[in-house]
Amino acid sequence: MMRQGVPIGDAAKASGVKVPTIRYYEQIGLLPAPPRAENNRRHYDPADLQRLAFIRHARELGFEVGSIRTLLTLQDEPDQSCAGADAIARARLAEVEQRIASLTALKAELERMIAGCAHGKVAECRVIEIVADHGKCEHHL
Amino acid sequence: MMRQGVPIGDAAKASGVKVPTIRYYEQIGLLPAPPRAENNRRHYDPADLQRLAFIRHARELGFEVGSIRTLLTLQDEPDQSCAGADAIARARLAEVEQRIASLTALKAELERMIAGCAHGKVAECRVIEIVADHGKCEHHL
DNA sequence: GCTACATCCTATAGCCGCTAGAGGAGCAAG
DNA sequence: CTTGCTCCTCTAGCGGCTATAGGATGTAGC
Repeated sequence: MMRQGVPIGDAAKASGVKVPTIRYYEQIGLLPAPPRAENNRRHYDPADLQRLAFIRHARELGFEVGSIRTLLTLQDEPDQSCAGADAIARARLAEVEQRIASLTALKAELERMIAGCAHGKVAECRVIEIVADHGKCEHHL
Repeated sequence: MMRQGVPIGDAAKASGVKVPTIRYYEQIGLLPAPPRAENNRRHYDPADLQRLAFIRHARELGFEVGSIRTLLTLQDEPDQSCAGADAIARARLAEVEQRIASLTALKAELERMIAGCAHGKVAECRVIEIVADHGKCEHHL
């Protein structure tokens, strides 16, 4: 029995990547162009679906497309050192830590703004006041 | 002595908002178009600079342009209730908390990936492996 | 005055990672 | 045989800028 793979809609359902996004990934060369049936429709085989799942998960982890491209290339050459992958993951971790730190400072600032708001008029509103005057910020972002 | 206000470059320096960004804010109607000198150059007075500082700080706090528009409108009407501003700040706080939570899960996942990497070949690389298989994630993002 | 350079102006296009819409072909079920 | 779903391509839009081109004006030193 020869299988021709699944159409794009099923690939979307299986991978959790939306149909237009799959086509977009093909367009930017992240996903190889699959074979087409006679009616010009794309058909994806299990390997394509795996690759799609890989991309999806990598996006969820916040890797940008350039990094995913590298990771996919690495995956295709299992004998290479994984130092490249390691470096990409570490760089991403550093970004995430940085982002958490600044969001945490931001959270404190927003809480302070909200707590100070007496729910009166704009003129004495702590929220507006703090936004207006950076100097009133405790955590200099 | 009549002052005509400062040129855009000085406004940029004073506010920390870059020159093209100031023009962009004017274009999208976030900042009113300032008067022009005879040579067609923009001149900003202290009130404009304040508004610019307000916008900048609001952007730092992560408010989107639509919210800033509302905040600025509120600021212009000091007798109104500040409930609107309060709601915007609370919504932003909720977003930030959500974001911190998901980034924290992400951080744990990345750390686990990196810790598991034996720095060998791609074939047995934990980083690649986990990206490839969402099921190997502990924290389902 | 002249030259060099900085600053300003407008208008347009590009960035990222999609998402939405138009307009049309094909297929499966009732 | 119509209805409705999926598929196709192509183009444009989102947010929030940033970059580039091409030109006018202003300032400083000689």
